[in-house]
Amino acid sequence: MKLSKHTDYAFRSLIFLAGQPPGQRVTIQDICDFYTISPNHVSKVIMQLVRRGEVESVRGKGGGLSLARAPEEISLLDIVREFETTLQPIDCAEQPCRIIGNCALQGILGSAVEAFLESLAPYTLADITSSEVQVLRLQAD
Amino acid sequence: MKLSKHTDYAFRSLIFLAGQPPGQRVTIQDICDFYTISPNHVSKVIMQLVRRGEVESVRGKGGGLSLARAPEEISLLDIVREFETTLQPIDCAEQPCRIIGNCALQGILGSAVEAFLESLAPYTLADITSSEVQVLRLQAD
DNA sequence: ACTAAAGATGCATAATAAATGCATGTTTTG
DNA sequence: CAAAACATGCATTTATTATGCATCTTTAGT
Repeated sequence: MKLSKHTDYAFRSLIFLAGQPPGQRVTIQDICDFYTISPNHVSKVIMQLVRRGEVESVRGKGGGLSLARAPEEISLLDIVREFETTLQPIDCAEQPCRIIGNCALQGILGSAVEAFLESLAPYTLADITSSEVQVLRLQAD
Repeated sequence: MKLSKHTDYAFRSLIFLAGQPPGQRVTIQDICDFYTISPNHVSKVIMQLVRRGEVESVRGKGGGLSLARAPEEISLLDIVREFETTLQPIDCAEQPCRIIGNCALQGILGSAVEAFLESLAPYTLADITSSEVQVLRLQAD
């Protein structure tokens, strides 16, 4: 039971963007250099964030990326919901299960996932980027 | 974010066993026939349950499987803990992350997993096998 | 003692999903 | 018009999961 790297990369990209001085644009390359991950991947993740309205991208020479919203307005729950392809702990329909209809397991597991998500709900990007130290580190490249 | 089939098979096997009349033994083959899944897999899952003391196995001719404990004493949380290979939503150590030390994300995700597990804690096998109807269905083969 | 039933276990293979890389297109500034 | 930088699709690789095969061990019944 773990989250996909897409989700991971989304978080990291957002953290990096949040660590920039206001108005500063960074390229996908910058993000990849910092974390040593593949540009192709980050590119796709960023695209999703752009479509969702969390990141602003400017194309062409001199372009780049920046946060489109304040970190306080970017919910960690939303990110998980966006990038996790499945949030069903067990897919009972995948292979036909003969207990269907009387099985309470689905409900119990479903509410456990709900508890997981609920627990993320109060947090925003601001909560994971508040440290001054971290911002300094992000610049120190 | 989903659970492995091992966990799924463990739940199903336990449900099937709990649905048997007291003293009745069933073979791995019975379980596989009922759910149409592979004996090899179930065999390994059952072994883990035997080692943990949830299932009793009798080898040799006329042998078979039965619950070693009352369903009320078999915790769903224990099963998930046993069969999920990883309960870390993001493995920060896998690829070195430059934010380590200042990143609050790990803590937040960690407590979300805790919430997931906590939510399972109150339930036992009895909670997912209480329906009379289900027991009837399990026999009706 | 022998045979068949049934669990126990290790190894090899296949299937699936995730991750990565390559190639190419599009937009925009200078 | 050239270069920078985002945008996107496709192919390949990798890793994990799932499955299947082969073999061993135990035990009841004859």
